[in-house]
Amino acid sequence: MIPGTRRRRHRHEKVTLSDVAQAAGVSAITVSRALREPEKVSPALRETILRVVEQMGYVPDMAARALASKDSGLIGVLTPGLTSYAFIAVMRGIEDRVRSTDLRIQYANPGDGRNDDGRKLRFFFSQNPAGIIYVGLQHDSALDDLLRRAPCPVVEIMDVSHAPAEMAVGIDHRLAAEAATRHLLEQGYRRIAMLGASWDNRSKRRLEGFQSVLEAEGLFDPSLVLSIDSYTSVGLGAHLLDRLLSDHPDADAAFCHSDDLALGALFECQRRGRSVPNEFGICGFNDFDYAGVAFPSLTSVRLPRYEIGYRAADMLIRATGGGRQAPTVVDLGFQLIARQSTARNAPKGPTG
Amino acid sequence: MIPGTRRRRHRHEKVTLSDVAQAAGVSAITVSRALREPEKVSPALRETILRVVEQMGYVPDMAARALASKDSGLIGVLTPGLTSYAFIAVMRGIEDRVRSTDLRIQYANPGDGRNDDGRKLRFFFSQNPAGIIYVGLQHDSALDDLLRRAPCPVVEIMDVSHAPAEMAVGIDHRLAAEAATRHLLEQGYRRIAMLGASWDNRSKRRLEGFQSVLEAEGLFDPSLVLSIDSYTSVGLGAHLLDRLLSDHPDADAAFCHSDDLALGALFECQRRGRSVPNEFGICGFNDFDYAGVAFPSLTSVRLPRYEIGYRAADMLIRATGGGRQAPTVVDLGFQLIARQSTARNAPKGPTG
DNA sequence: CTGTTAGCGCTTTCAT
DNA sequence: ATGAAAGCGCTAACAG
Repeated sequence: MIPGTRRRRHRHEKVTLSDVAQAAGVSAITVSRALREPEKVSPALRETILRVVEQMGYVPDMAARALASKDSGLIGVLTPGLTSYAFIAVMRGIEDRVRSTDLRIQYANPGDGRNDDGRKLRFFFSQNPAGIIYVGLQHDSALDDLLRRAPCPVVEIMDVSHAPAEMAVGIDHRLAAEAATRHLLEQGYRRIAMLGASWDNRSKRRLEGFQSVLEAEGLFDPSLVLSIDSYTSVGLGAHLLDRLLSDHPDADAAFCHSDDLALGALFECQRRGRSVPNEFGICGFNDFDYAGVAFPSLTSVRLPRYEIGYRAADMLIRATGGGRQAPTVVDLGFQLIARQSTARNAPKGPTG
Repeated sequence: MIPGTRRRRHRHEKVTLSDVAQAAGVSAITVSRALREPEKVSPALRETILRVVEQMGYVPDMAARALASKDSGLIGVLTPGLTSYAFIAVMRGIEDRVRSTDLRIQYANPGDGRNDDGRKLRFFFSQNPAGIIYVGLQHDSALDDLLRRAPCPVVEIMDVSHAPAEMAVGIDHRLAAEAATRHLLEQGYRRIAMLGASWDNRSKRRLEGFQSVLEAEGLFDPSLVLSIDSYTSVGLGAHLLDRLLSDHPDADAAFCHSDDLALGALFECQRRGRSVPNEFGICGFNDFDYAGVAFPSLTSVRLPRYEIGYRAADMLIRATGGGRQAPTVVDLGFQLIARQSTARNAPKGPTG
């Protein structure tokens, strides 16, 4: 009753394997087997043991298990985009694939900016992971080396535009950007801007694609490439479009590095009374769920994000069993989804 | 050159503490100390040791460390909403607070629906976590008991409408819903619907608040409460509003359980040519970044999600040091942000 | 400040 | 099918 006088909890003398063994009248190893390889224990014993386990509320100590078996059952997912909307679908894919196994997932954010991917990777290695899913920002040779000598299988995901250390699943971001840019050209836009948030590997690839297509037409203007190094967001999209139109009122379209930027751009156009798609075309990237629901709906590039996650986990799980194979690259492909926001001269421009 | 003939890697004879010790001509424990409590080792030795560590590429084995010290340095974050947009800000808060420590975070999704929170919790416990951040869906007494006898500090986050086992950080969802509903009434809306996606604890709390305010005015109509049990999304918001207006054309406002539903509702109104806010009011929840950027901008209830995460991690870290205190509840409060989507009779209705 | 001894809880290997 | 012994790599507790 008297506050502050509560006895400390957190004391629960931990139930160990030998406790269970003793209670069940068998040796520790038999309990261990009953839990992990039930078929190697006689049915009768097995049942007894499992009952005792249940009764005593025994839970294996993962640290001890990992130490003894050199297998943590841990899949490490390492990405700077951990807290990004785009990564949610990837996580779902990974989780769904892993759910039926007894592996666990540990996410880690290698910290923004600084080149400490190496540190984080090393750290992961120190946990005897069963596998690692890695989303690289940069890709210098030191990192490549590190991945190559990883103590477990590694799948690099999202981008497949360069040879992976071992396995990779994703799409070719350069090609995706080319397709989007070409689409804008086909719709008759000429002063096309690019709105982006950060300049990681993939963004750079997209810029390359964007630039090459426009340069071929003599239409590339570097001053139409806008970015701020911060979290991508709808608000940022509005801000960038505002800047774009203030400085370059003649810009007539934007290819955005993500749909949230595109949505922000759309709102800003509406606010300025600039008709989308007739006076301004918008193409996003990622095909987030709202792209198809927006009014007008947003043209975007669909990435199979869920599938990338699912497939990566799948490859990892398979690789865990067998030995090493030669480098494997899986390109899951993208899809340009043309919608109203670039449908110039379409039946009816919804906005302006 | 011949593919498939590559020698198996993953072999790197692991460098252990004693390897380093031997190379440095000291005992293992000294190396251990040099790494964890540098001030307890003479500067000269320390430097030598750290150099050798670097040279040999030694990385501590976390499993061994956890086993020996009974401290995994792991903070478990357990939430069914791991892959939800709303949780991203919470994660950022947690990560930011934890970054400066040597703790690590392990996220886990207790699986959708089924009542296996208990299993997941037990599993976490088996890793000797330093602390646990828990987002509950349900809150039965069995679970409460489990939390109460956790082997580490536990912070329950998001909702503070009931007494926690130990510590809690969040807001009162019932009050938040009451505020939102009252706001809609004040703006003159009368046939107010509620659009939601799932019926977890917090959603139920919000429904209670919504219902009580409307009932006090004799305006509650259960047939205006719509929900589907699935991921919340912009598309779902559009769908629910479509259903609402088809069945109840006289509905004149909606309180949405999340801003993505609200945004979808807005788009659907625009599509139907129903003016927001004059012919229909929309109030969201969460105050996602786009709420303020949308056109018209969306009225919403702001939750301090980042702060909740940061604070939860902070409390955990503090609790790690000291012993147990009496149950602690921190209500971080919400804020109703009135914007255009409920500004009936405002200077200028942007849409219709 | 540095070292010795013991043991964390489990699994491996080898017997039986 | 079951068990005994040994040890995974590290740190706690105590000595010196």
